[in-house]
Amino acid sequence: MSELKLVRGLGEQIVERLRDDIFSGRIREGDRLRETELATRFEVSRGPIREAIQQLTWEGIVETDRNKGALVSSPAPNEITELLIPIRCTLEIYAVRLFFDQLTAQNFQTWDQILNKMKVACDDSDTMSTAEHDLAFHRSLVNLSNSKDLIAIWTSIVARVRNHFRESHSRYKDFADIHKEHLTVVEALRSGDLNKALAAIEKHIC
Amino acid sequence: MSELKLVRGLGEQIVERLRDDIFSGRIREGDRLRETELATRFEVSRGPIREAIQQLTWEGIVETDRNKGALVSSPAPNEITELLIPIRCTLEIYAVRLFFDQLTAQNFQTWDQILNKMKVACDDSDTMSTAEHDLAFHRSLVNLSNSKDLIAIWTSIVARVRNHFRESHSRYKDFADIHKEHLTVVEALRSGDLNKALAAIEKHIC
DNA sequence: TGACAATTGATTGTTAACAATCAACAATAT
DNA sequence: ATATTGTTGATTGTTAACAATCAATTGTCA
Repeated sequence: MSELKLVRGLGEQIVERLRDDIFSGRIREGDRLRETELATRFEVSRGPIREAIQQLTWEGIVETDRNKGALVSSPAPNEITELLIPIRCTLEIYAVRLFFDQLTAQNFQTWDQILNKMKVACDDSDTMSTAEHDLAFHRSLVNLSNSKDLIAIWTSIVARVRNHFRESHSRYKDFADIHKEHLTVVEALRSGDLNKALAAIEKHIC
Repeated sequence: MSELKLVRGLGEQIVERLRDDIFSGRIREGDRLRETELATRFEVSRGPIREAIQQLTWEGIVETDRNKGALVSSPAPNEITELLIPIRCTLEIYAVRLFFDQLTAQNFQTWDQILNKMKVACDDSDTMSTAEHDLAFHRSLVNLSNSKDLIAIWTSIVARVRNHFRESHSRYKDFADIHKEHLTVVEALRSGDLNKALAAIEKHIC
């Protein structure tokens, strides 16, 4: 999608793998992250592991107590979630405005791929996988803005409202509707109707 | 004021010192941060230095290119600043609401201290010092919320709109007005009038 | 038995050495 | 002269060993 960095540091790679594990639920809330354990699992030294844990801590996914290690944090309390959801919405809409008139066929292809995978997940009622692709879609929106500032702030917010993803999913009586709603957004973008797309996103998030 | 952690990691201490250096202007935009150089300056190994640089990078104060090192980043472009300022305002107001009915005399004492130092800085037309105390005041507001989520997000936003501090300062024809405006906020808090305080903050930030 | 102190094992914090990468400069060929 | 290719020095990336800290368990004494 965005920039394809040819070589990425070990730390970054580990961040992504751990983040996916946590968001999807493979690593659960309250699970401990032991440096040596992860080091052997990823076959690196503890250096990059510490790097990854620090980043995840900052993002709000992980909580770290000095000399006691890290564990997967519970998402922010509901009051704060209610504060953050509209902000997340504002950021995504801002991102879409930024890239809207520079869309390429490549972008739509990527979205189609994500939505296809999401459809499979919805049909299987696979909550973990659905959440993963839902997140991937929205992340791709923000990434396209190419604004590192926007991306950083969005990332730290989304990590803290991640339960809102699952809760909002569970509100659908038909899982397929999740896929449909995202499809609406993409179709609006494809049609070139910015306002329609923004409205769809806003309705979808808030 | 906030929590007094008895022992703090080397990395954290270095973060604070570097952050102050950057916000106040002692280390300037574009200046490079070399690991070995900082390691000798702070008399620690490169480990904690890397830790600090990573944190500052995430906060948006510093930019890091892989294999090329870190330099003090220019603040976010104005468009994004305009997006972030209202969000910052929302967060601070939310923070004040959280702690408003648990205020102690100790809190007011701390604020008085900050404002006194700010007054001196204003009288001296010391932009660096004024910005430092301005920031310290607002950080203390957010810290009092005791919400690590709120604090983290606020921190990453403020770092990116830090030029807005100085620009807004330069808008005052009389430097003393900066101090007065903060005084208004504190007096409103002291009087127990929440809405008056919130209004003062909103006017002050936006 | 119950409270308290010492010990031990596990885990994180820190350091220093080694490897990989990059940027600037020099050497060479066209 | 210019472009290209080595070469070198500086800087970051990674690793493994060592130090400090914490938690749980064991042992001791009242």
